[in-house]
Amino acid sequence: MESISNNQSQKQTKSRRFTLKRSGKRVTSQRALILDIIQQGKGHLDADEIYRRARAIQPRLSLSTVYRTLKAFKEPGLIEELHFDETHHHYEMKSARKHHHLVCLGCGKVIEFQYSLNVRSVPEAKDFEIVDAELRLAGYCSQCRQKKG
Amino acid sequence: MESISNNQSQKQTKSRRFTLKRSGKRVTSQRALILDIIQQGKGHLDADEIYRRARAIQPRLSLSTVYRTLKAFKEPGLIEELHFDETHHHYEMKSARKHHHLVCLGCGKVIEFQYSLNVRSVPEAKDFEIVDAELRLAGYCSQCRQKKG
DNA sequence: TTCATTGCAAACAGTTTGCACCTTC
DNA sequence: GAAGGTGCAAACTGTTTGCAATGAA
Repeated sequence: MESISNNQSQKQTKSRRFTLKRSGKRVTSQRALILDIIQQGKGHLDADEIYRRARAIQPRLSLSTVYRTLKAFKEPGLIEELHFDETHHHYEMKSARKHHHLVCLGCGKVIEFQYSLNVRSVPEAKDFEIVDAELRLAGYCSQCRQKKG
Repeated sequence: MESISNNQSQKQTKSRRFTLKRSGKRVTSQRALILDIIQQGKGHLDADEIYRRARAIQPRLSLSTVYRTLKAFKEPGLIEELHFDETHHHYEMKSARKHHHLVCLGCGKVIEFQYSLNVRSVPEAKDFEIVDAELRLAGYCSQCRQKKG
């Protein structure tokens, strides 16, 4: 569990409040905290991990609040839900620079990378308003390949 | 529910048996049926839909068998599990997989398309043995955009 | 005959919901 | 003060598992 330094916390408070208000949501300590955690997590946190980290700071915060908050953040597109593996969803700030994901099927590690996609070159997407494009590469990292022999 | 014609069924029986045996699994009527259904579904079926279609033919077939079979098929890479939305996973034959997916966030419809990716141009993937590359575009189709106003 | 596979019911994990209390605006 | 947000417990959904019966090899 990484702690949130006071400096950083203060610096972020303003923009956090702004971000929350902007989406027409009330600013509560729970929401601000969860938003911070997601921000720090850089897309590699699932609901339960967010819950665990949040509880370390606000022990009475409930798991339902985490889920309700995630839902509330998803609607206005504040955060984004990623689907790596079968069971867990990961969350990341929408504003973060767009990156794609490279997943190791052996150890589950996730590496981010950039890749420029030309969505307009897809004729099937012509009638669509595209709001998201994710490229997901899956394979085995060198360590896992060695283990497999 | 689309019915499986006898012709088609007979034509497929051989390769189905071969495919199953090849992966070291016993050939049961349930497995053959589920494999057929997945084949026909072209990647747009979730476990429950596979179950519903299978039951229409073999009413005693259980949902656990569907899940166990899907797992058994995933291991040797016979089929592939796709993660479109939060709750449902879709399954498709591995060999049929030369396309990517465009998902409508409004109505959930899935459209396939081709896109040539240059995986070698991703430096982060250099040490990886890449076994899968999926591009997933998400947005709103024209009908759903109209509904939203 | 042997052992993998099945159906069933019960367990499980992740997520959602009803309700009374509390907090933001 | 009203509307919206929270915590708690209980419900729900998708998936997995233990066990006795079944059926492919």
